[in-house]
Amino acid sequence: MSIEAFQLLSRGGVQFNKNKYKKDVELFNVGKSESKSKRPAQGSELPAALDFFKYAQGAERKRKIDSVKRDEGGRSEKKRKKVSESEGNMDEDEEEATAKSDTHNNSVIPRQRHRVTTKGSNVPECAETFEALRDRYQLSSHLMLNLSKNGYSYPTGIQSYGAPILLQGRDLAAISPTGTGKTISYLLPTFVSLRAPVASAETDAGLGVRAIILAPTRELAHQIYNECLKLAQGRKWRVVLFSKATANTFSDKAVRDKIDIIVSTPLRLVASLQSGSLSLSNVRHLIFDEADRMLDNEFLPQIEEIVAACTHPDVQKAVFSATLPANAEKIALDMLRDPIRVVVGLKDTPLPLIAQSLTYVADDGSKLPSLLTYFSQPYNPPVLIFTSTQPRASSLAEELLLNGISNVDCLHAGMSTKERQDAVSRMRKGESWVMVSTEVMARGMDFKGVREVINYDFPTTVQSYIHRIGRTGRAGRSGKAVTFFTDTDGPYLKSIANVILQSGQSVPEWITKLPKPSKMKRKQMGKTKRPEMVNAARKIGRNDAIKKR
DNA sequence: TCGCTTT
Repeated sequence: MSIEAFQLLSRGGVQFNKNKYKKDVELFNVGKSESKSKRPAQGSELPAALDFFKYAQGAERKRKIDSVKRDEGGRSEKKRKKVSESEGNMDEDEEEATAKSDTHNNSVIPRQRHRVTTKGSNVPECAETFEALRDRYQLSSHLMLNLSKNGYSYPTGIQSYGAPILLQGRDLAAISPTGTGKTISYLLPTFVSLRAPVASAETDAGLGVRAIILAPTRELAHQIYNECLKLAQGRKWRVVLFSKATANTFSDKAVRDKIDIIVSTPLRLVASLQSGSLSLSNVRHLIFDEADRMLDNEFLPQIEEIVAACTHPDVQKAVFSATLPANAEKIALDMLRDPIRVVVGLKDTPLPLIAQSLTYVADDGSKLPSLLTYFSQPYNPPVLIFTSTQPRASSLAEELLLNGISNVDCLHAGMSTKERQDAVSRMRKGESWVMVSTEVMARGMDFKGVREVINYDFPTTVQSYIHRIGRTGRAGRSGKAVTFFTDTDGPYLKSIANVILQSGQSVPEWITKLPKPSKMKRKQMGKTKRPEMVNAARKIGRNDAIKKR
């Protein structure tokens, strides 16, 4: 490897135009150049210093740490306000927690500090270390080993606060930013609470599945399932990723009764409930990941049906998300019993680690040229691109290919299960340089390498924005998010700009001077710029206020 | 609003 190659890589960029930068691309293919279609070497195949998927940009780092500090200052200011406004009969507790940085990269990336706020009665003390958790709640040596084996050496903020709450059998509403370890924060307590696999005959847990974990997309359910397998290693836990195929095996009662944990999407589970092949009467732990999505209008009827089917008197419920708008939070808290609410960081705010920017592209037709310009400059693969519809995702992926960009993948829910699985698998292996996808990839997906997110089409809610850009900057790494906006995106622009400002970054001044969106902003951000609609929204807002009085 | 997800 030449000095030039090192410099290219350490700058964090690989040129995209394969012909123009043929030599650079070939440098990545050392030892694999026999195959034309081979993608660049990556991960363990590269010496650490040349691994551009892991390389932290030195120059940018300092600036980001500074912005984290600034942000912390801003947070405590706001926090004081919040606390003084809180209700009297609730215990308020406010402490600093240290979030785990990526174990992969401990030497490079500083640990991120997040403020943690808890609200509720008798909040259990947080656990600073997994050892403290073990001593207090009798974690098996097995589980401890699986944690360390998989690189979990220190609990993140949500893990050290959330796990004790769940282990005390309490209901929980947890809000923690993207990429801060929410999955482990509920899976670990679940495994501890279940004590032993039902198949091991060490428990008298009764028959039938005891824990259900629900997620909005198949890909996310699959990812959660993979995390389950990491913690289950070496014991006879039966964890099932629910699908049509696994559901069919449930007609056999003997099989059905030996299941410990089911990970599923809601509709799949409801289908099995309705066919009578599954009983949830022994479920003790019910967990909703991406809770605000799960409690929206489309999923809520299914969720209600599942909750109603969990008839055991001691069922513990917990909801998790990076965003929880007021209406979703109300539904969640109504569903929970004497809940504790934990907020890590500032609610509905992206991580300061993600460098966000807005790019003006006059109209839809200007987007592709802008994107191609973007790719003609150094950038950090892999890149995740979001579009608003399935056909737009497919055609953009095609356009990029036609323009000589290689290793482009596409993923949307209109594709077959196998196509979807293949696309995720290529992404996991680092074989995709560019993935074009729809909202289906926006939530929960943890592709550790993603360095840049591009919102090719403007997100229509702040929640969507926060989740989309949260595909980068995970586990303490830095990331970059670029959002294209056109003239027609005006109504949404200010809300997104506010999110960017809230996370301690700047936006062009003229955007901050745009007129305020309607008063319904909290519920449905953006709205429309047609004045009659704004007026209508105002009217509704006023009527609601009158009703309350 | 519409499009996104879920069989």
